[in-house]
Amino acid sequence: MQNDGKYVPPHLRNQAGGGPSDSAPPPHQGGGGYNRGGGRGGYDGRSRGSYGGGGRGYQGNVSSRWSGVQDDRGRGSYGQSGPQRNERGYHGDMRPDKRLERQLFERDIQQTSGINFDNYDNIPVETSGTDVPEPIEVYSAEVIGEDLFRNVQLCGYTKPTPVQKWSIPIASANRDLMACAQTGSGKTAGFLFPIIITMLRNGGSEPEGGPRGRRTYPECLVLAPTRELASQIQDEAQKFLYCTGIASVVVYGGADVRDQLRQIERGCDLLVATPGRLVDLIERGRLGMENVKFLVLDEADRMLDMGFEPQIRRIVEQEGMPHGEERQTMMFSATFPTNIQRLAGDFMRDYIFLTVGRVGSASENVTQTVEYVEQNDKLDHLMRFLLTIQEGLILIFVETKRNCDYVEDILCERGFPACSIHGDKSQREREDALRAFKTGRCPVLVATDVAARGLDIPNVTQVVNYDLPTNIDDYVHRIGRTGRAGNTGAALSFVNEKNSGVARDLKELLEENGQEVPAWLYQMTSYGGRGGGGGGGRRGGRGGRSFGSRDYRQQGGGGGGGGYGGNRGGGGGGNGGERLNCRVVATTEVVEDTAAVATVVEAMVVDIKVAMVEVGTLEMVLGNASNNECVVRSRCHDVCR
DNA sequence: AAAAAAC
Repeated sequence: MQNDGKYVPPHLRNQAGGGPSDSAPPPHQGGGGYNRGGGRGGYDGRSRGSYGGGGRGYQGNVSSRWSGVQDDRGRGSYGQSGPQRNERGYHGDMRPDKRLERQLFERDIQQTSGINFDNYDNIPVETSGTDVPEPIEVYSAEVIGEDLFRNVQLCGYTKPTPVQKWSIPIASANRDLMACAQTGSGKTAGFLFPIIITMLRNGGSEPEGGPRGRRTYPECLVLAPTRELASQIQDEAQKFLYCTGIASVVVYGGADVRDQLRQIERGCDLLVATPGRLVDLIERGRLGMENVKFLVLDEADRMLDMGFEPQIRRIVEQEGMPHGEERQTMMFSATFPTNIQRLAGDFMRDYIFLTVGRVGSASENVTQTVEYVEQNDKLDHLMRFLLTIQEGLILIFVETKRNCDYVEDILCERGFPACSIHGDKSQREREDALRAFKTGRCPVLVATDVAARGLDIPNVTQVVNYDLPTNIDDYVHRIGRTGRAGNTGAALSFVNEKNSGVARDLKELLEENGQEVPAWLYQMTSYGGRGGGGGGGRRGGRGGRSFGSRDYRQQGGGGGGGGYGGNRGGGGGGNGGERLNCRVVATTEVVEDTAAVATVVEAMVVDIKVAMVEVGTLEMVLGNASNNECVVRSRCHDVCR
């Protein structure tokens, strides 16, 4: 028997499109025919006339049969170890499977029919960067390839969304991309399509130097900050990859690792993952990053924040992942704070920045209201409000896991059909809750920020910020769970003195979105907020934008003498100054994360030796820069204990 | 100060 001696459990033999030929395909036939999926001939789909014809098996000499069609596919030497590759050099199935097809696509047809595609044409789009390719206008086999086009049709997509119009030609031109786009804008397809197109064009290959151990080497890695989001991306990927021969696998924590290992071992060309489990599997020697040619960070601003950044850095910089021209990197998020953009630059090469408005921007589609509610009145207020909502799904955000359980309990007790989701629940409970919510069996979901980002749940008509987030970007993500795809949505936020920290940003956002701002909110913001005496430097660089963020590289290359205070973006001026390898010893600035420290330090290295930083009036002294080491000293340590 | 992410 073949299969490199690996044991294949009975229930996996002859599976999904494997057909009889799958259980034991000879690893090499003729001069290298890779026909694990064995069934169909035809590399490029041109021969697809009779689909589903029961697998016309060109078992014989595949390579000579099609040698005229495709000749550079067989590069590298496959099959020394690891699972079989198919004729495209990948590990997925290429044979149609009607049952799988129904399973993948049928639900979609109902969903997409609600989208108001006419709105798409009014979406504002901005790009910056060098040599930005022209957008595409339509989907056709010529533009996106026959296989992908077929799947796009099965999905019911009639034309590209704005982000797709731009991201497809940009990424197809092998350019790195940083994109601001909301959930519901079609961003998953926006990054997966060009990757799939390129992968099919080039064919699969072994990592440089050949495989080692039992490792599997995905060519594409998509990282996401929550398990549910990873799972959602995988669901999309499987639709787009149907019959392409590219195999995708998702791995995340809280789920059976043996199951995931089994799937990886069967072959994994495109991997969707959360960082923790990925690192785990790398440590176990079961996944290798050496062959990653496409890297995607979804919800990139979260992936690069303080909690995640070290893991991301490790995965991207310390596990042998190719860099520079060898790898293409894309980052997507609805919000892109300046400091995160700077950090992101470490992983990108001459990237293009793309900003796309929402399908019916937040201002048009989501009505945002704020109410002043004292802490103790929140529950009563919530329940009274819920009684006024007659239909649609209601998503309630709270600050803590504990409160999440509590609010759920009380609501259930009072007869509201509520369930809840947060990170202390088992994965099973999380999935069950989400499913109950999605299906409407349980139309009220109480959630922590685990549900704030990226989740695409149709029919959420109402978001309630029971507790306001501390960060305005999180607010933007949260309200993005509603008002999706042409439907209208509403967001209600409970605000009180506890929220004075975000009050100002909230007020500005409401103004930008043309929403009503109550008088008490103006009042809350008119005294410079709480905290550090006389403080109140506004952080971040979302200057008067009506949607998304702006490419920080455009914020003026540090014009004469500036360089401190207000305009952090100006300091480095992007590619301007020399970058030093800095180590921060201590800082007194009121920073929220390491990214902010790095930002400050970078600005200082480029510009000046002594800087006054925008938040507060703390002194920072730069020393020993010549030694490639930057030491930031300070006197008071009120924040960085 | 909290949340998320591995066992």
